[in-house]
Amino acid sequence: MVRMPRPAKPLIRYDSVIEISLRIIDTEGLDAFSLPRLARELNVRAPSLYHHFQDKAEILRAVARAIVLEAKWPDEQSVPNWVEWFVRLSLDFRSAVLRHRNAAPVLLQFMPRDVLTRTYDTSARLLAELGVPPEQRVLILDGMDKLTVAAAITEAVKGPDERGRAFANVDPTTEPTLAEAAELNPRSVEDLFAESIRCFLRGALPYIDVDAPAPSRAAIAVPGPGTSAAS
Amino acid sequence: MVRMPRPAKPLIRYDSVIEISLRIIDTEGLDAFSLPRLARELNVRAPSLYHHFQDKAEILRAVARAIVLEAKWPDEQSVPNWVEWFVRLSLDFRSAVLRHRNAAPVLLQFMPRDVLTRTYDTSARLLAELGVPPEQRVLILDGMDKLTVAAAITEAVKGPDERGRAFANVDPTTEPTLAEAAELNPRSVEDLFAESIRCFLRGALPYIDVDAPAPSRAAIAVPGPGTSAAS
DNA sequence: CACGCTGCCTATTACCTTTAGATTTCTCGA
DNA sequence: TCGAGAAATCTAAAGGTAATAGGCAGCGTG
Repeated sequence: MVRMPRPAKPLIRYDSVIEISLRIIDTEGLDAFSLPRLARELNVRAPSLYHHFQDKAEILRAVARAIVLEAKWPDEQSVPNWVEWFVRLSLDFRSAVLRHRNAAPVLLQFMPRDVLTRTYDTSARLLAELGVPPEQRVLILDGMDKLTVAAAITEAVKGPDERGRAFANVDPTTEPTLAEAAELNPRSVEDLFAESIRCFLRGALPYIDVDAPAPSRAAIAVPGPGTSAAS
Repeated sequence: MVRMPRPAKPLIRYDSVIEISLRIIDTEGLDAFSLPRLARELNVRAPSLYHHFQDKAEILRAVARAIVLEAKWPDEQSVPNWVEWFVRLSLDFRSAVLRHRNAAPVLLQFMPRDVLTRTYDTSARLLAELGVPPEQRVLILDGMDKLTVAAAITEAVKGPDERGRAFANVDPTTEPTLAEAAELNPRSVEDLFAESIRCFLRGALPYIDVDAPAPSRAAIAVPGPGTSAAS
């Protein structure tokens, strides 16, 4: 059974390519991901991929997008206030990134800003609802972005030895004070992440009531393309 | 004049290799950096490099270290209080990273944690001096680490179009609220960075006097290897 | 029914990293 | 002073990668 130059049904589907690419990166590492390796999985030769993608970068761009799109949108009912809503948003994003540690360099290079931008637009409306002055809003959004995106990516590249606690494998003989602090730290890395976001928001918005609920999505939703925006 | 297999004076010096590698990465980009390209600069063939380095990764590791070591140690006299000392520390690190934007992926993969660790040990002593409870110290150090290291690296990979202001190239038609916020933001990206650190520290340590001076280095210095530590 | 488009193929180019083994010069101890 | 071994380079080559060029079979539409 020889494979023909032109098969009855196409062998390469866009979505399968991305899905399989991500699986290879997850299970075998980023270095193992090559076009021949990917083509093998599709029962196809490497050059055939160029009929569907301009180059390897285009595939990786789509992979990065798929990872970010995995992040769920937190439900406003499930959190007690707006601070915890932001915390949950960041934790969900972080989870999506950490589910695909090997892809961290790909995310660094091809982070789909437009996907994030939609989330930040909603966040900007939330801040407006809360009464944050306009000239302060970017400070919050940009700070959250730094803490979340950047920290998730750098956390993802950590080796297996330093994943458990913060500042593991610090030498107590050369850095005694730091080692002692690490010893006395009660929080897991995930708790540290969540708490640092709370700290940032507290410090940036001391005049906003911490117990205010997160405005419902309906309240901050912008009219969709189907609805008449000019009323 | 043919070059001999074993020259009178070695042609490859460790420090020059790192220096030239960094220059190639800076001026021609990370993709242009290859062993043949590097060897050409040294008037040498690529395999000769394997006599001095185990593999390409070892060179890149050294390059990452060189970049981080460029970060200066801020002078305690030059800042009014401990908060600004931390801010200055972060800004200096950020500057060193941004001086070598093209090397950002290298830094992500080969960040020399041991170099940072020494700084964090000193920071841990500073926190102790300030009266920060032991179980809170890692929260501060880890949060600063996230904000600084992670944000510097992700800032470095930004394209030339999005460097000037935060949330540049946001489409005002699809994300009007975010675009408006970006429009009304008075701060430069560097100011945003500094301010986000201040916010984090304020939020994390509300009970510490913001105007307390940064303890002098002498006060928080640990006895060096030359001094008798057991007194 | 034929012609053009689609989707795969093979072949090839031009790189890359890394290893093997040869070759020459330097150093150091007898 | 000499000779042995180590040091620092070389050439050659293996094996892998991204990407391009051009061929060829099936499908559908005029």
